[in-house]
Amino acid sequence: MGFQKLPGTQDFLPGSVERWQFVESKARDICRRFNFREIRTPIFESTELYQRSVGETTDVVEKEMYTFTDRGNRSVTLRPEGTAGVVRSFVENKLYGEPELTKLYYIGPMFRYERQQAGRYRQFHQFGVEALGAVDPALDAEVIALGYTFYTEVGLKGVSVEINSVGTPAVRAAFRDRLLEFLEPKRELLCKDCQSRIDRNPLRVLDCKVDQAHFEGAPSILDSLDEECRSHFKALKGHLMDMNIPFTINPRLVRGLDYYTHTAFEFKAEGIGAIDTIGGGGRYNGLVADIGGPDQPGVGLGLGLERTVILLEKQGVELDSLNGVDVYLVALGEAADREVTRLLHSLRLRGIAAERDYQGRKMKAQMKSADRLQVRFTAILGDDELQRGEISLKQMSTGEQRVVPLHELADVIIKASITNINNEGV
RNA sequence: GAGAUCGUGGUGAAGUGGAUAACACGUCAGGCUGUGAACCUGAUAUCUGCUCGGUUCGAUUCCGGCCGAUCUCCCCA
Repeated sequence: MGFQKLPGTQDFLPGSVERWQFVESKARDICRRFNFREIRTPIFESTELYQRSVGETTDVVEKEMYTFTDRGNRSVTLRPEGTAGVVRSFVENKLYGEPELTKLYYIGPMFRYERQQAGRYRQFHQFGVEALGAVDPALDAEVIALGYTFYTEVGLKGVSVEINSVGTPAVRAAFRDRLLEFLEPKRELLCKDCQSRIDRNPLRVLDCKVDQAHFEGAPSILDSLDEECRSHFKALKGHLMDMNIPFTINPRLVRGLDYYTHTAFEFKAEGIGAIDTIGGGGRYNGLVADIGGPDQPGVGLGLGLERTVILLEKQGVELDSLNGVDVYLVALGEAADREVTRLLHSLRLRGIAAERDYQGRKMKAQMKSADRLQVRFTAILGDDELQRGEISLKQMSTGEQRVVPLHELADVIIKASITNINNEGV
């Protein structure tokens, strides 16, 4: 029977991994242009870090973390999200002391123990950015713009941006009271989930999909904002409009992590079963201080790469053709075989992708392999060519064949590739 | 944590309470003794998720359990 991968994990095999490489390289390129620099933090951190930052009572911490005790008797947790580790590193390495704003990005696996569903895995991957050290709403807007640009340039259609302000902790507490006043009398009328949500997370009740009718006239957090929150949110909207980033305001938008203040946003798209959120983020002005750093503000986002890739495939977004193998070397006979070993390596050193047969197969089988690999050229070396110091070079697309001196093989192939590229460009 | 559906070869899959488990693709070999994509011929399953239990003379096929997949609720990426 052998072994099988654990539930919620995936193998990314050649043939589909190229899509991931494309998405990741796009992410890196966009970060370069937005001047975010990569940070790589550990896959696991102390359990307490996540409890403190994500929030003790969040679902993530309460029931989704991969937590275990290591041999040194420490409680460690596989990271369920990226912000906590980055902020920890920001504090530990005193990056706040640097002259410039800290703008970081990461790409990597995250872990959450949940039942599998369309677009949800236990090991999943996120691309995220964190901008630390400024409260300017222009920075919130930049982070949203970065995410939107990522989806656009990767080729995704139908991505919408929803924004909200969740205020400061004080604003939120006051709103929570107002909301409870509104909800309590209706408690019995609400669906089962909402009845339990009233106690766990009342802000979430308004997001109920079962019956929205009860919520008419419900207080909006946007009406509860204080002056500072209000002007921050207003400025954010202005900056987004200045950049032509389309967005809608969703006053019921609530994120699942406790650390957000002011700005909260989500990227949504249809097509992954019941799930529509493909990325999200927000501002977290108290988080750095909460985990023992200076009182530095921050804003960031996390985008789900599985969900991005699934949608790209669903939408039939084509990948640029990959450059595979340039030339396949066919050897006939023992002497030729040794020469092919030498040739193969010299071609590779010259930057040419080259392959050969390793199973002593006949010429016909070798040609089939070459065809399968979709090589541009096949170079055939037999005893007679070898004696003359030449090799037969066949262009697979046309079937044309010519004889070239062994020592010129690399140059001929390189030259052909260049003219080929030029021709395609026309 | 709760629920629904499903589980046959490298892949897509058909089918039956019992005799060689269809078909297609793929792969390999040959037709073409030094030349690929077409065509023809042939070959190609530790036997149907489980060193699980039950019904049966007999189970891949029926029932239960376990495991896994897909999907839904909750929550999220």
